[in-house]
Formats: sequence, structure tokens, C-alpha cells
Amino acid sequence: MTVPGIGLTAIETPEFNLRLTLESGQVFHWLRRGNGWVGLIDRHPVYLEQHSATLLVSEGQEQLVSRYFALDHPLEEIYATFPDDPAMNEALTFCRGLRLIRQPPWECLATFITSALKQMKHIQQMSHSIRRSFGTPISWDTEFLYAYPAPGQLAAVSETDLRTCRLGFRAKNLRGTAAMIDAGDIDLERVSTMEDGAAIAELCRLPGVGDKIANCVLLFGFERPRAFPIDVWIGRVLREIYFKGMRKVSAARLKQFSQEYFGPFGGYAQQYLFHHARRTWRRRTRE
DNA sequence: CTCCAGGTTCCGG
DNA sequence: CCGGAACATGGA
Repeated sequence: MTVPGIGLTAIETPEFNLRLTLESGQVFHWLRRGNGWVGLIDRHPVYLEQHSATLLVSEGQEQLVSRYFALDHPLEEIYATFPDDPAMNEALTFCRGLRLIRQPPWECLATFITSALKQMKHIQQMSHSIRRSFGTPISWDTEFLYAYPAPGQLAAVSETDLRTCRLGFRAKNLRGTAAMIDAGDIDLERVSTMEDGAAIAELCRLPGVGDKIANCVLLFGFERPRAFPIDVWIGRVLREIYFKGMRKVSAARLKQFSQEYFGPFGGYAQQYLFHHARRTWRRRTRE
């Protein structure tokens, strides 16, 4: 990659697939540049490029990148906990190397509030629009990247102004949640120390946050690998594969099954089933 | 035009 | 507890 003034450091990443990881619907702000990607990890601009087992990282950010992409997660040990069934094995073959990212919790929470009833492409657009409109610009190479606005920054924006980012009914929820966090009504730091069930209940007090989004925050923001978000895609997978032919399988039943069946790293299993289904059940065109 | 998208909330059985 | 409907917006 030719980026003036930015050197690259090579690190060995045998069990890692950068592209799968960035395109699996966990994060929505990374941009394709040259042969790789640029994005912010908190407020640090990072460039990444992968060639088989070698990851090229902008100089000096190896630790930051290793932590963000959870390169310390023992994937083979995690795979060994997956249930041994055809659908799971197929998803594993397809997604091998996909890692669950350690996201900044607020950014993760806010982004998933905007994700309700939206396609991934739209979530990306809203994310960039919110960042550009209300976030802090950070220069990288010849352009600017924008940090995700802090709770206080979004709480200070009117709902009307937030709607210019095409959030629709989600604007009210995002603003309301930002205000509660900014006021200290809910402290994400404290929630991160609570056990799964209590943490989910606490997050569900926020407007626009229900069981699914709360589980996303636990899984992607708080490193709770057992958390199992059930969206329309995973709902389809569970019903088609594990409850085939049964009528009226309730949401509660799916939730109970997913917690029992997929084990201590159910969140990983969920992400693999989700991405595999999206990419092979072809409901719509590629992105 | 119609349908659906990584849902949540409210309301009536 | 459960099923339905409303909620904004844009792409297929």
C-alpha cells in the first residue's frame, strides 16, 4: 500500500480472516482503501491489509489491533465447543477465521440502536452520517475519519437534526439512550461488570433496546461469548434447521434452545450461522 | 408498486 | 405468555 508517511508492520495471524470479520455485520464504519481497509479504533486511525497469514498493520498499532480483533481468542478451542451437526459444521467451514471484535461499548450500543429494521448497507450509511455530522474529525492520509460522537454530544443534538442522518423513528431512541447514559442513569462501565441476565435487563431500560440489541452489546462490546442475539436471519436458521416442520415455534422457545444447545461460545456459533446464512441463502444481491 | 430489512414497544386476547 | 400492528427509509 502506498500511504505516504505511514509504514506498515507485519504480524502473523494464522487463524484470522480480516475480510470475513469486517463484513460479518459486527462493525459498520470500516472503509476499503487500496488493498485493505481504514477505520478508527476509538480515536486511532488504523490501516489494515491481509495477505494469507500475514496482517499488515499501520506502524505502532499492533497491540491496539490485536486487542480489537481479539487475536488472543483460541479459535480451535472455541470450535471444539460447537455442536457437531451438519449446519454448524458447514457454517464453520465457511467462516473459519472470523473473530468477534472487541468494540467500544457505547459505539456498539448506539450503532445497533440504529440497526433496527435496516439492511446492513443502510446501517453503514447511518453510521457514517452520524459520525460526519456530529463526531470529531481525525485526519488520516489525505482525508478525515470521524470518531463516533460521545453520549453527551448526541444528547445535545435535537431529534430533528439527528433525523437528517436518515434515522427515521430510531432518532428518538438514539437520542434518548444518549441522554440517559450522559446523565449517568445507566453506567456502561458498571453494566459491563454485571452477570449476563442482569446486564441485559439493565440495557433493556434504554429506549430502543430490547433483547436482541442488548445481546449484541454483550457479545460485541462486553466480550460475553455466550450472548446469542436472535434477529430475523438467526430466527430463520433456527426454525429451518433445528425446528424443521414444527408450527409456531415461539421466540421464547428459540431463545431457550439457543442458550442450551450452542454452549459457552454460543455467540461465536451464532455469528458463524448468521454470516453463512446471509451469504449462501441469497435473499438478495451481494454487497 | 410491493416487500423486506441484524427490532422495539404497545395493545388486546 | 402470545400474536399483531405501528414505526421511517431505501433498495431489490
